Amino acid sequence: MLDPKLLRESPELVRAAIAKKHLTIDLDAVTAIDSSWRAQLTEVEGLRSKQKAANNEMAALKKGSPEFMAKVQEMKAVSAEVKAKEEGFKALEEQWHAAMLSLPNLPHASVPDGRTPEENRVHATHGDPTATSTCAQPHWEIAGFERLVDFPRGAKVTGAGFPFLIGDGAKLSRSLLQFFLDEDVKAGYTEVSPPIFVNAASATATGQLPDKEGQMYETTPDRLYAVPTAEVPLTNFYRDEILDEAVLPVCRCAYTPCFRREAGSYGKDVRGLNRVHQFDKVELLKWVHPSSSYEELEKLRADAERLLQKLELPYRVLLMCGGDLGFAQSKKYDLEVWAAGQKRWLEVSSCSNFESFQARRAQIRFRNPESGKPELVHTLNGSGLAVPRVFAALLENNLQADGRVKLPAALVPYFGKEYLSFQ
RNA sequence: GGAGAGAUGGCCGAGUGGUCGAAGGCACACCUUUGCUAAAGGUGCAGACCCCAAAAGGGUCUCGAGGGUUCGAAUCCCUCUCUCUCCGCCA
Repeated sequence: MLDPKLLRESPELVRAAIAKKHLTIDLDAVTAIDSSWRAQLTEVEGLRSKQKAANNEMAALKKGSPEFMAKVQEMKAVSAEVKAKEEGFKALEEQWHAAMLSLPNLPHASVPDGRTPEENRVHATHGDPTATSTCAQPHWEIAGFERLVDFPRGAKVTGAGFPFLIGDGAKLSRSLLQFFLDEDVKAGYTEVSPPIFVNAASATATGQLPDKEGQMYETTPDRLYAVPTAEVPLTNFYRDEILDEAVLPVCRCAYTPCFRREAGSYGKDVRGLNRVHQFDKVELLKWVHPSSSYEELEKLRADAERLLQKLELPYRVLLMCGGDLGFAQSKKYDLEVWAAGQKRWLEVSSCSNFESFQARRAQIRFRNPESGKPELVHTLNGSGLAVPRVFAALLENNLQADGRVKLPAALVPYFGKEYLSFQ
């Protein structure tokens, strides 16, 4: 959510943001709702003020006296008027709120123009995609793959996109998680194990509700949502709280399984492990002072990149253009790992600065020691990292002629052996 | 799952229909005074929103959440959420 004052004082900034993100929003309509909301608010508050003044007078009068009874009669009319006005005002206020939520966050000046994913800027490329294994093939075609990752039985037991991981498959997944968490903790993040179901208030604060309701699994009868990412419970940890300035930045990491319905996905995107309904991910999250959020974004990105470097996987860093940035983000980098078998890049992390956009919605603030006033923190997050696509890239890039997969040295202590076998 | 008790400001806690955004205490900040590592006194100290060009100032809302009764609700009624105690069940 944007600061409503920004809309009033600098509507041209909001207009420019909408244009840069290539969204279609009737800003004039939003402005109109805002002014009538304010006009009605003033009116309703005036009436209430009248009521209050009368109350104080009546408190001094003798109960049941003629003056008192006259006042009661007089105020009955005012009371009815307030009730009538408030009804309309409440409806308008809901509209106002919805209109405010429809405005996107402002993109940072460094965000390149562009409409489509093709116009994202390649910020950096690490490693040589062409140097990877000559016998690379898409992971789902590797002989014996189904012995490690069983889709058909997952479909029988749960549904499409809920594979079983077995043997070395399960172990590789677990090794990656352990490796990620250890590295993240070394980088200064405090590990958290959060609830993996959240209530509607939390899902609303981080923006999954109301727009992306169809992307989450919802439980009956308690109306809890399976988390689509640890970002949701992690960010909501401090919802409605005022932090000490001295504790900033707060850096945390968390492993959770992530659940996504992925309604509307199709084709090559969903082959094998590229897109599944349940996957494991370690998320990095920071609550920072507004003055340092872009510095912190670079650090966050470097922290996520280091994981890929230690795994010796070729990857590239994309700086997302305005049109592909996302509604709530001010600036976003995607990390994409090279999958030699599919000969394509797979997104394994998305590192974003939300500035105060999420914090306003979630009311996460810190107290400015100079003014004594609460101010909104900036929030950032990024994956560090998502397991299945890293899993896929390791299989595809490191497949040997003998049909085994050689694991990177950094992972060997976690996996316990140098080679993964499909037997 | 059953029975009962409760939810008030950073914390503790008073307040059962009116002048209560809320006594008192603690904590915190500043000031004064006295002075052997502290005491006493004073002042301030919740958040959000609106009006105002801004400052000053003014107004409204918030006593777990939502709704209701009433001229008027922290206080009465209803629903929900959470916490605690006891019983039951169970990793």
